[in-house]
Amino acid sequence: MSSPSSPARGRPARLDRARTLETALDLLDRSGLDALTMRRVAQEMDVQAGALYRYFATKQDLLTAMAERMMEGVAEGAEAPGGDWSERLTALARGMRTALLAHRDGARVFAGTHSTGKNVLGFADTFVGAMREAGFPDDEAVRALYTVANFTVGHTLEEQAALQPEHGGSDGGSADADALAETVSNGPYPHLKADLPTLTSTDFPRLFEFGLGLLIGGLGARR
Amino acid sequence: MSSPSSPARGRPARLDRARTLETALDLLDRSGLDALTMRRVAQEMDVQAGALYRYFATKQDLLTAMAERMMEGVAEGAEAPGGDWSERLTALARGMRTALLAHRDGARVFAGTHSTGKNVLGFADTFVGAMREAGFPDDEAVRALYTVANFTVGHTLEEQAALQPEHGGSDGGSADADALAETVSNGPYPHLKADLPTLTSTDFPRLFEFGLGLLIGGLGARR
DNA sequence: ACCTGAACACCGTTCAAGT
DNA sequence: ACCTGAACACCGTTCAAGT
Repeated sequence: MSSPSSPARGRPARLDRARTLETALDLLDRSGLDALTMRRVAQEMDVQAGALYRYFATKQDLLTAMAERMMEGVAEGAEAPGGDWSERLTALARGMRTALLAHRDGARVFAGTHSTGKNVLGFADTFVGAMREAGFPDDEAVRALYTVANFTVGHTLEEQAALQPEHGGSDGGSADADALAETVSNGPYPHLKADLPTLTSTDFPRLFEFGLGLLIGGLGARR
Repeated sequence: MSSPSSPARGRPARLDRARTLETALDLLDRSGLDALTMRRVAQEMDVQAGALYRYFATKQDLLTAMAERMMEGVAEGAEAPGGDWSERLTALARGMRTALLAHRDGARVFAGTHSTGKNVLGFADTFVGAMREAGFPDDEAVRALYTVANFTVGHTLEEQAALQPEHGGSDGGSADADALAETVSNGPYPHLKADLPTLTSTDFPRLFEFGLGLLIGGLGARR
């Protein structure tokens, strides 16, 4: 078998999976997901767009590899040797959020893919393992994994959407937040009106910790 | 002011916001978000694509209007006159999931937009109001709203991704689930391996109830 | 006022042909 | 074996011009 991954005998290949992945992640950070096209990735490497298809069958495959790459080290980084189950789960969830935040539109990339690579599955196995060792039933451990992961993706999606450059707009704040504040102020929303500061707050770490605390607290109550 | 919303004096308009919205949601259900293009929406109404821009400034605006429309009646439908706060929040979250599930790729559409329309803000106000009336602090009420909404979006995103047609593939099951089962079976994932049935389960109602239960449980403990 | 026609500047993907 | 060149079948958006 002489696949694209074997050492080149003839010309040295200008392309390979690893370099393409690196280039794509770099372009993502500089330009965002909407500007991440196969043509632009190829251009960064001085090849034609079609050449990429020797290493990734589709753009979706490239995005999946990017998501997998983002999760590198998250499972390992959350190894708290002396921690109890709640500390381990908290560390894993925080590590996931941090990993997604580390790349522009990281949550959007992750949400749009389903990697079965070692980083994502290693994360899942570590999470489920921590719960099983703490005595949780098997099916609860898996459901808790999905719940925490879905919450973390949902939260980080919002967080990165709120922190976006805004392209147009006058100054500092998010255009979405401004529109929200205006509409709430002029509309029949008594409760939201009373809580506008929290509603338009950009303290996402606190919001994440609040939600994660509810989940871990709910798990503790079940035990 | 004679905007596109005023009654036409000359030719009767073949287009308007409401009809375009209806057509777009119908096309979404039949073809999915990836096939929802301005050109195809226009084609369904026998106009040129450019004509749509008299009613929606961008495709993003159309998507936002679609998301807002999907949430119609959710706040009202969750009015449990005799219910306590936990029942009211549960009904709201279930209503949101149901509303997103009611349209193909509904969660993806919702996740990609930030409506400040009456359905979305009414939902938010009702949620926060239920918590304030139960005696929760204001900032906790808003954080709980975001947490439940983010979890619900994250969950439903996964649910709709798993239930997709799969385009190719041999029979019944999801291709993602099959790939997951194979990789886990052949890899170093002892905990996931022990829980493969739950890991590849398609019992999403149960998974949603589990996560929602954790959140409500966590809120109850805080009170 | 409302829509057409046509353009502009792009996309993902395929594949014969070159080296 | 690896990449080019060129094509295919599309996109979102704009805007002068028609009716």
